[in-house]
Amino acid sequence: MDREPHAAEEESLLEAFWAVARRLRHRTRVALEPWNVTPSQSRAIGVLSRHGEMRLSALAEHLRIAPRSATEVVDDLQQQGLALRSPDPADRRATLVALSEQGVATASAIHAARTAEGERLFAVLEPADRAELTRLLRVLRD
Amino acid sequence: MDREPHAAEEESLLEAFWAVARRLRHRTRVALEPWNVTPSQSRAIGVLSRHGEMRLSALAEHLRIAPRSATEVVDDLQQQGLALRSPDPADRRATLVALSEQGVATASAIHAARTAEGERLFAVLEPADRAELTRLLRVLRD
DNA sequence: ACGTTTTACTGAGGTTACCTCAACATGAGG
DNA sequence: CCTCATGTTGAGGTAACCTCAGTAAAACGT
Repeated sequence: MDREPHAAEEESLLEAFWAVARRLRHRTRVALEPWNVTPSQSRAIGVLSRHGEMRLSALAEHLRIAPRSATEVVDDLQQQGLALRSPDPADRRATLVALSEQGVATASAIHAARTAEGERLFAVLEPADRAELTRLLRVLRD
Repeated sequence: MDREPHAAEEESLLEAFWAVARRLRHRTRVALEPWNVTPSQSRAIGVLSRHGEMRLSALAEHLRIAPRSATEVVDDLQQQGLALRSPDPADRRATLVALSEQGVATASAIHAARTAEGERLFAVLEPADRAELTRLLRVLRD
């Protein structure tokens, strides 16, 4: 027997991982409520904040959604005054999307809230444990 | 300065954590494609598999969805032959839901696939590192 | 024992965030 | 310049949720 020696351990590792993910996701969602942006809007704001003005189709690629769906997300952001469309001077078929001033403010507020939630969750670990966790996760990520 | 000494570290911890979560979610989704059950069906199958036959309303609670939505999920599972409805002998208003034989088989196949994906991902770590990661995650979960 | 209230499920219809497909304008290559 | 490719959007569809109202059955109060 014991051909699969780590099964039980792996299962609880997996379980523990998802439990932490759920917890973090839940807290972050709650923390973001005051800005009432939907998750998909928040993702778009994040991309625009990190990469700056870009074509609608580029935004779609970053978000891994169809261009048509990016149109919708941008419609919503624009209606809420968080993003602006402008014609691409280099290609009159294309539309550039950028965060408005308010959009930039919202982006950093969201980013701060998200970071603070991470901070709060990970604060229960000693600094050395946090460093160790970071190391392990980076190995898994790459 | 340095009133917020861990900001950069925390951010990359958070980043690394979500990067790993994305990776795991993606792999799991791919691994589950052969069974073509949707994520919401798979969640329901998981609950029914772990807890056995239960009322529709109990299933809804476990899934944290409205009872009406559980009706739909069960409709789909039933149509695919994975679940069965039966009247609750103890209360003729209620309906009991249970996995069919095929549902049980699917449940364990899904569980195995999910576990195998975790296994594959976490296999890059030494046993000692896996144990350490488990410990850290359990602290964060509780 | 019986009317009232509560509970369990489901039909009808709405919302959100995606999708595909076709139209339209513009750009690029032979 | 004529054809083909590209960027966005209108029209319309789907999955997974929702609320609200209806029906049947149970539980309660007197």
